Amino acid sequence: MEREEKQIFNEHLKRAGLKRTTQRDLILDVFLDTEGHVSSEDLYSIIKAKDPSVGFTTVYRTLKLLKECGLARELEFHDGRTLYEHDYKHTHHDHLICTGCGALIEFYSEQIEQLQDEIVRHYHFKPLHHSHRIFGICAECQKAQKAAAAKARAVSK
Amino acid sequence: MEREEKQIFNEHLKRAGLKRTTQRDLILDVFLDTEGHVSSEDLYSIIKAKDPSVGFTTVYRTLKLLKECGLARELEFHDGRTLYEHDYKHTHHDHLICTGCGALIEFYSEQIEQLQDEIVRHYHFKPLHHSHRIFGICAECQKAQKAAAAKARAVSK
DNA sequence: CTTAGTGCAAACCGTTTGCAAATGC
DNA sequence: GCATTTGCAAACGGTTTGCACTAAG
Repeated sequence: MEREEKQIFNEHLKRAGLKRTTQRDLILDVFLDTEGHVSSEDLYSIIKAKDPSVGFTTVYRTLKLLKECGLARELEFHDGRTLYEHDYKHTHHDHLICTGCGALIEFYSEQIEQLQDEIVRHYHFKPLHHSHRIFGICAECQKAQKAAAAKARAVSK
Repeated sequence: MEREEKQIFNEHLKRAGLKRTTQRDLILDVFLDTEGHVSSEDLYSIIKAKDPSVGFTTVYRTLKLLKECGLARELEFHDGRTLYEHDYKHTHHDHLICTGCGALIEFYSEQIEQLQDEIVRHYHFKPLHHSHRIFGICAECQKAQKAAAAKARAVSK
């Protein structure tokens, strides 16, 4: 039983007059096996382990195809990182990003989505996608910071 | 009568044990004269015209200082562009970004801000800043697209 | 057999860094 | 004088491109 995503990908290739190749199949398989957020390097190193002959270039080119057909979503960060996550049949969400440890917390607010709709309507703007990121310090890192501060005070006494 | 921003900048320098230089003064002046959104290249070329001896490096380094002391805000885009806008006494806002012409439309929603506050509270997340961008096609570009489509139909007849 | 895809190396682009000379304090 | 800043050139890092070769349809 084939995964639906593979059909979507193959149809996308056919529609665009592109060819199905072993590399593309492999890259899709590896991407489908991932969970959460992966970088192009992450993907590349998994792929490299399975078939060392595949080049970084092909990974990039295939990720572009995965984005085009709605299987992958690209997330960009202020520090230059780019991560990919599954987009097919995954409900839309946005992210809290910890500037301490890089943790990503997904959030979703129906109310915010509705307010966005009102805003774009007001400006006669046709939305294609959005990126809503809140940067800050996660609960874990706040604890760590407090512990470190307490230690520093103890030492200075 | 000095602009308040200059005092803020000079105090920031003093506090950090940094020096006031002719380059930094010039770069701040040029930035204060801008409106809306400028890129580092934009700034550099204006500065270059006033004093060709200033290097790009110094512009970058000074922009970093302007961010630190809350005079400038940095905006990043999916296409690699980075723009700067005034941050001091400018009410917070987010952006609609036209993928057609690159136009930026500022928006602000008190309700969205409040919902964000609720979300971060729920995750015990300490927010530092956020970036909320809606990408799409602005009203102008939609008109242009429709006109182009109509023309294409007329030709094909 | 024709067209698209591949891997490699080189190019790219905006940004950052190492350094010796210059400048502010 | 001492530390910081400067401009330059070189490095950087992630991504893209040109090209000769390979493989899919």
